[in-house]
Amino acid sequence: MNTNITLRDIAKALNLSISTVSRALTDSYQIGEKTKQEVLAYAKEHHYVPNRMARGLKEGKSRSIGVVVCSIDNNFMAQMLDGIDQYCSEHDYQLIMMQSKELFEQEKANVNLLYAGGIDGLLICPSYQTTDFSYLINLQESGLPVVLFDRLSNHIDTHKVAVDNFKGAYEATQHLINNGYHAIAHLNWNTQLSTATERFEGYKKALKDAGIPFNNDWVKFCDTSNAATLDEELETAIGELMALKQVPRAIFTATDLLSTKCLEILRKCGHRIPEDIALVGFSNTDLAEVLNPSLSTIRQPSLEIGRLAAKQLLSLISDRRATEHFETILLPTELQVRASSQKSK
Amino acid sequence: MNTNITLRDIAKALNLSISTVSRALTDSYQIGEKTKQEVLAYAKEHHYVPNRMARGLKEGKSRSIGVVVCSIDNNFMAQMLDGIDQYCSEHDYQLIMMQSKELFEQEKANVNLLYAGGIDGLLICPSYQTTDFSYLINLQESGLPVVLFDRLSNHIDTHKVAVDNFKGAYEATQHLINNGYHAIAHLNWNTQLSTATERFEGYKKALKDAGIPFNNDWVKFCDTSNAATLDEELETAIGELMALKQVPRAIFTATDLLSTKCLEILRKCGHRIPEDIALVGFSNTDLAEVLNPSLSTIRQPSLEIGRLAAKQLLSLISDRRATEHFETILLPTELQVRASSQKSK
DNA sequence: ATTTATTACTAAATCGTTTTATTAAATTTA
DNA sequence: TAAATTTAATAAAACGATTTAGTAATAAAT
Repeated sequence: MNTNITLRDIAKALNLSISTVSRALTDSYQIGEKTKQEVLAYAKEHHYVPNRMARGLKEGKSRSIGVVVCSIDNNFMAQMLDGIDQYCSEHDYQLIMMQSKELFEQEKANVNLLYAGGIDGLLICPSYQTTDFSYLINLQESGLPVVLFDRLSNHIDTHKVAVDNFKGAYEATQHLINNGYHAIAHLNWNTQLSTATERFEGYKKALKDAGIPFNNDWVKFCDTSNAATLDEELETAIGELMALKQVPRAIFTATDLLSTKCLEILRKCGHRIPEDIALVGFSNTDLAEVLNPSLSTIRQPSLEIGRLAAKQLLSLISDRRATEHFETILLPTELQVRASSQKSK
Repeated sequence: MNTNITLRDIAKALNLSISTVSRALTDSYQIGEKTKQEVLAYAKEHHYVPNRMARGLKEGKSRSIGVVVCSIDNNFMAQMLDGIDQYCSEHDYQLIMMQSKELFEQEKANVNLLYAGGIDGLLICPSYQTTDFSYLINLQESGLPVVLFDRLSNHIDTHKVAVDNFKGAYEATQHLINNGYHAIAHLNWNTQLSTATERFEGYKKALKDAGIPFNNDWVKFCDTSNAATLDEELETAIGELMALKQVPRAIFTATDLLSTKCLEILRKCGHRIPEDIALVGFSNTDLAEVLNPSLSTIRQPSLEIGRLAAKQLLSLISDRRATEHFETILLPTELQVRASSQKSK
């Protein structure tokens, strides 16, 4: 029911052919100055806007990009989306958003729908289930530019943008060690994605460098993708940790959700933070300062991740030859020390 | 560069005509069972997906809807978007998202871009600046279905979905009164949108019904759209409130941001909550429980708002005659009592 | 045996662009 | 003046789907 006028309408009104009008509007050298002015004037007066679908069909381009995120209902993800949207708006690209809800099948379905819909490129933050990237590689080989952000994988070769998870985790752990905590537990999620594995590695390296032996009992992997069971799972994990003969005195949590949930559960179970147990975690919540106790966090430059990911994608789209050397950009994190990790007096 | 197979490819492979293939795929009665099975099998095997642009061009529909939000980087908005996305995914509509960043001009530009892009309908949560809806009314008259969500206005006649702000505010205020607070201040934002005005009215009505005289000194309106100046503005407002000869003993905050910011600032200024001053506010943060102190909130069914708004829009799209009587749906809010509003012992 | 219905399929138009190939007229060159 | 070039336009094909209007071939009805 789009009542916009078409090239045909302009052509008829000015007694020209459709192709002349089309060319006049794109300022082609094949059209005389006088005709151009006439067409332009008429088009402006009648608010001519090219039909995106017709143009897209003809050119095989849509000037829109697909974004698949695990879940938009997540502070950190929303911040990255904000960055993506900023960059795309500035460059006149439209954003089509879909959620995988951490389900691999859903993610695949979304990507296929987007591809069929004619997106010019894809930004994706893979679901925690995703280990098989062959479906993405196929599309990539069919010519679809793909950029991974936040959660990376070695199974696909393309531009990637995230933070330096290893270093962030290293610094978080080191911060605890420097504050006198040596018995440091680690809560992570059970996925193969870089986000998780590298944070685990950073934790281990920091312990090693400080001469603290690694204790596997102190590490728990949870399924953060299922909100319904997470509370229970986390409660069990924390219960087990606190029941160990060698009870940990600090926890480093590897994700946003784990960090705040952990705080909640520790409090609910009557553990005092940081007196009984200290806490530092990856989190981008704006409320870290006003939590009880205020939460020490590793903060990620979320907006910048989004902007950069979008930038990398648009550069891939406009210059196909750029696919010769892909780069992985890792932005630095920032340790924000608050009450939850201060050495108890 | 979309290398998907087309109807033509299937037709050629099976020695059929394009129209037969098209009809077979839509399960038309005009096609024999055997042929249908063949086509279906081939299509599935070769991952046929209809070209969205071609279909859109033919049907004059894009099966995509535009969503303009003030800012995606906002818990409550992200939750509503989640609901919108859910419903649209279920009904095979794509979501094109844009942010107004609370700027009227940006909002107008976004809407025009979306319209030109061929969306089938528009979901919009107007910027706080928006008082002039004539540009939307124009598009509506050109045939674009429009649904307002969260922030409503009487200046445009269409489907609208939000919560019962009046009632929510009434209950929040009443809750404070029932808990023994009579000197209740009110923090709101300076906009003409229903969200703000109705919450103000609900606050006033609750006071009136309890026989408490309305005191204009206790009401402050802030510009929440500018994150840079908000902290300072809020600090000034709270400072003024606490310096009154008749100092309020409770505050009812009207928005998510005001609620958490207010908590932050009250704590920073050394006011004990709820001993010195109680607090209850509209907020949908998942962290209300774990704030210091835990925050009493009026919670909105954000997901449901999104789902319903999307549903109303799709019904408008599929049934144009439905534009004869528009409805406004107001969902109930839920008061969640936590520590910040408990009567001090 | 002829007409009528039904079944299973196809050709071609259409949506609104872009673009290749063509053409007619005007201008320049030889 | 005839040939070659430039200029300014146009016709028509293409993109990939849906759909209208048919067409054969078979089955049913008269």
